[in-house]
Amino acid sequence: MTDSLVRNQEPLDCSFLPTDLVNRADEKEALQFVLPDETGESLQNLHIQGPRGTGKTTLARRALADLPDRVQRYYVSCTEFDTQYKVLKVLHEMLTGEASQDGYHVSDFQRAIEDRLGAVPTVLVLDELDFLLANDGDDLLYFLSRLDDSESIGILLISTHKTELESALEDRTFSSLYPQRVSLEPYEAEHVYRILADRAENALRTRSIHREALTYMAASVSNTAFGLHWLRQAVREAESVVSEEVVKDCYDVAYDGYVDSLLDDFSTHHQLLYRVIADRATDGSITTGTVYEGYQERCDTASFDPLSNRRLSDFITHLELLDLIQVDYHYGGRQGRTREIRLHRAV
DNA sequence: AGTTATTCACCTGAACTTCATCCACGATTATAG
DNA sequence: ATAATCGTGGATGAAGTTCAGGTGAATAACTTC
Repeated sequence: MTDSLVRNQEPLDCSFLPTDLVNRADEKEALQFVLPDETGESLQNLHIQGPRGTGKTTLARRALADLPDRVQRYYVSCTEFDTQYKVLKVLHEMLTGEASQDGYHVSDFQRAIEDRLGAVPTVLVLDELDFLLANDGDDLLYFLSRLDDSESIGILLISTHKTELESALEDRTFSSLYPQRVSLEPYEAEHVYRILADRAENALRTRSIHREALTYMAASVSNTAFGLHWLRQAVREAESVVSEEVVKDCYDVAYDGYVDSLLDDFSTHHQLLYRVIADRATDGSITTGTVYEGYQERCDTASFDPLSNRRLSDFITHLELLDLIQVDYHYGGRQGRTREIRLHRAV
């Protein structure tokens, strides 16, 4: 069993927060410049942007953890809270410490939050911002940017998508938010190696992982979120030692696990949809129409009621935002216009 | 009489469907020279 | 040869429906005196 390998499970989990971040010193400094120190008052807004697995979330969480005590801090992931209403609601819950219920107006929450913010400097992180913007536009950001005491609230936006925030937001929102921008580049193999090695060292007993295993993973991965899934899976499957062999063997299982973890916040229909695409677009691309047919068949065999293609069309966009698929618009003249969907392994 | 419970009409946002319009361009057809 | 138009297969946006969950006022159903 793997119990003999693992000394401490925590460093292997995604939720683990390392004290030092590999190769992110500059970015960390940039954050500290913007966020309040012991004396600093005026808070600025910041936009962290970069591909999956480049440490955006970890960077933000580290920065939050390092804030002085008197600063309130809140972290919200917009995959789960993907509308203004949901974010305001959960924020209200965090502010008051009590569960708030549905049925209120957005404006009720807005007012309640407005009343409570301002006294104390506050930093709010909105992770996976793309989902909020795709779903609900920039109403929330507009509200946040216009808060009376925007001096004492700092907003940290995190997004994966390459599109400029400036073009995704309305002018009035962007100009009053005016976030500093920090871009994270994908990790090089040596950095991935150090990250994985650090975690392994903290988690495993000595000599329970081969250097070649780490080298192999570091060479084939730049997305550290997936890298950690992979490492964890390898540890789980290893008999006595994590060898290169074990690592290679569990790649597929680990990738499935990674996908599952991404789709966790989404509906079963998202998951069905992904499976259809994964099965049918193994080589080359597949169009929306075929995907929908496949989806209907699957629903049939699983005796689910299929959702409308309008709805699925939005779900395809979600999968794209998760970087699980790659989508190109295809204009085929008389063949009409569709999206060409292909599987995308962002590893 | 005073208190509490239930009912009602009406509100909210989320998730979904239905309907209507838009899209861009290769294929087709109409037109001019 | 060139210009105008057609039509595909879905993208996209708006409006409508249903649902869970809220409100507050009116009414019903208890207690207690």
